[in-house]
Amino acid sequence: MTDVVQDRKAGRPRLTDVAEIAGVSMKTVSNVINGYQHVAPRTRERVLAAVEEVGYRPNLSARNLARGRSGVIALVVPQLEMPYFSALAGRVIERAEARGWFVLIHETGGVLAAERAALEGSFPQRIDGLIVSARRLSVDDLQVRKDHTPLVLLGEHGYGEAAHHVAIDNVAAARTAVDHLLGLGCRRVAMIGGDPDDTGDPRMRGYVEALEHAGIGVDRNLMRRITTNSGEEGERATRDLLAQAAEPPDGVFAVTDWVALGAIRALHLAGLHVPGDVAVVGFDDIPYGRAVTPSLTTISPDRTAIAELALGMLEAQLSGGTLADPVDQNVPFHLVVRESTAGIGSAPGESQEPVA
Amino acid sequence: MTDVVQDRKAGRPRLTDVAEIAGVSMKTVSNVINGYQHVAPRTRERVLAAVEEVGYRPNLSARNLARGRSGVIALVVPQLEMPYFSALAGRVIERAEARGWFVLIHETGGVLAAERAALEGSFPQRIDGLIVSARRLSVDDLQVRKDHTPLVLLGEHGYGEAAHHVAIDNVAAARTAVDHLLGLGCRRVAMIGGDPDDTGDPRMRGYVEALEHAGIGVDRNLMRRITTNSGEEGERATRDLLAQAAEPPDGVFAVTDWVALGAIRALHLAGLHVPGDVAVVGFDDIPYGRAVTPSLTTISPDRTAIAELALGMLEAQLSGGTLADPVDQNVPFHLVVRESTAGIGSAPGESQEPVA
DNA sequence: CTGAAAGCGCTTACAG
DNA sequence: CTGAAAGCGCTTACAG
Repeated sequence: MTDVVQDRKAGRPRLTDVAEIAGVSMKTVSNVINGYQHVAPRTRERVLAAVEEVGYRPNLSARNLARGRSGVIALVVPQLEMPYFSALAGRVIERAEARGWFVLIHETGGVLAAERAALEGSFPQRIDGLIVSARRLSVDDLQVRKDHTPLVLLGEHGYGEAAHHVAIDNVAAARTAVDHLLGLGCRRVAMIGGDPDDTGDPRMRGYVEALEHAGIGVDRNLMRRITTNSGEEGERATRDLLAQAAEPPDGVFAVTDWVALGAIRALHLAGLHVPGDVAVVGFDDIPYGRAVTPSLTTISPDRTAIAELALGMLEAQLSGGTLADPVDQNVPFHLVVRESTAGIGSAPGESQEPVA
Repeated sequence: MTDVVQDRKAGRPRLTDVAEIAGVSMKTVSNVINGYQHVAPRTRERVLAAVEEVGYRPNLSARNLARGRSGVIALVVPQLEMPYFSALAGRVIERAEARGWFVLIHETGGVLAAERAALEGSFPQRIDGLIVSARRLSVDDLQVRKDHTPLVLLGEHGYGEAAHHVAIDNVAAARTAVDHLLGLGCRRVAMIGGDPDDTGDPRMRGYVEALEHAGIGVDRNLMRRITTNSGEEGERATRDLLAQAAEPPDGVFAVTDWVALGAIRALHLAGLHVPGDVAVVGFDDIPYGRAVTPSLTTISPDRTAIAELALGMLEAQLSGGTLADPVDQNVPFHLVVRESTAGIGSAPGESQEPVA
């Protein structure tokens, strides 16, 4: 209460203050602030001048209470510390701010139970929308969902008709990566992290397509499954491959940059030179990739586009009200060529390292 | 009566619903939920049972509106994508959730103007508290601050009497890192990122103290300044040092892990082996350090402790109201020994890689 | 230890 | 195109 009183004294301007100065009712001020049509231009100007004069900023708690919303959307990711997700989170926060939304970041550790719980709105507070980057969630989980909070899924795997989804075209991206290796003259291209038996794995499909298009048969001995997208698993799988293959690969496509980092490690330990003996391409464009030796060639998804599109889809669900059929949207990506395929010191222009 | 309750079922349960079921007033429910004393145990039990029964969760917008708060605290960092900060953010979010607070993450890019703006509350909405990890902010900036939002600063540099501050003891941590190198037999220990002329630089002081304690004179030729804590700068500074020094160092202490990664790169390119020829220690314990070859020995700050302490200090400022003298709190840290000082394959136990 | 009621700062049918 | 008034779901002096 004391706070409130002091607040008044300090004169944090309210809607009524603006209305009084502009000589109009609260309703009109509200109309102007919320950008509704049908406000006389002159009135609008007077209101905006008053807003400016007192430095008015709406009290979001009051607005949300009146609107029956919380003003909070949740971004659910496996682990914020993973650079791919923190970079994504930065962009989501940025674009959400423009809409007056807070972003509640929630970590699942990539655990299925936690991902399911997020889907059912198990948050300490009410949320208006949900953006989920899931690792284990299946179409089934979405179909049995009871909660109706607007939802958009991110990530490699699509969910068909079960949910809205935003991602790069992973098949095309993987194919671009492998085409790059083939263009360098590689003929024995390994894939670390691809499951040859999972035809639903888009990166695996892109790998296969690229090879077939180049008239190179797929050699299962050059493919290795992994259990998690970690550096350790990448290293283990690559070591395994080197131990079993009759001849080492001359190119490696890794499903993520982390895995690529592990693969490079295994190659080094086996006495192979990157990219001299083996060229390596990763996926995600995490900042580590620029800091290591050799720096990492990778697929860079347009994270800003992912964030903007996901938020737009949430907004549409919130306002439209129509339960339009789930949409699967693609965003751009590009190949970033660095030393792991082009050679040490070959990419002097690549210097967008974080400022820290 | 029952009809009324069922009618309400359409919406989310409110405080009144709980009150009705428990047969008490809203006030009493509020008291129980907010953990106030002086509620008869039996009444409390009835209320809690009702809360449980309907799955009541308070509407934070309404609560904050009534309390005259926003329920939002801002966490200001240079860049979320930097793993040190995203890891920190994860812990802050976690601890804030326990207090019913949202965390608004704000990036400054390490730019002074942006850091100053954050200090003055230039947020799209009102915030209850501010945790700032600043790169450029000085004591002067704090002294001219007009805004009175509770504030806690993080980061390497303390601000004396000018502000509350939470950090590890950077002098002790740096000394621990250098002691480790000395214990390994290093005698020519370089420091990358230390400014020999800035006596206020705690990591530099720790470096000097360690050398002096070991009876080794400080050799200015082994110290190199950098302009940003980036891999590139670390590489450039190290290359510079190698070019100018009569004899290469046998140990390197880098001010951050990023810088250490760059230093290792320069050492490799100069044909030096890490740790065979030169042992390297970094600072921060970013996850990259576990994924690269050689994995990085580093100083690991207790980020959970930083988060909890900072939030506790904010809470104290919010409730206490007393403008107690600014406190400078230390949290624990520890040295993590990995391959960059111990040798390849030497640290099999170090495998806490992120689950991604 | 508990209740009745005012008030937090907005939005939004409903009139005009 | 604009106004007066109810209501969103809480907290909190103020009484009892």
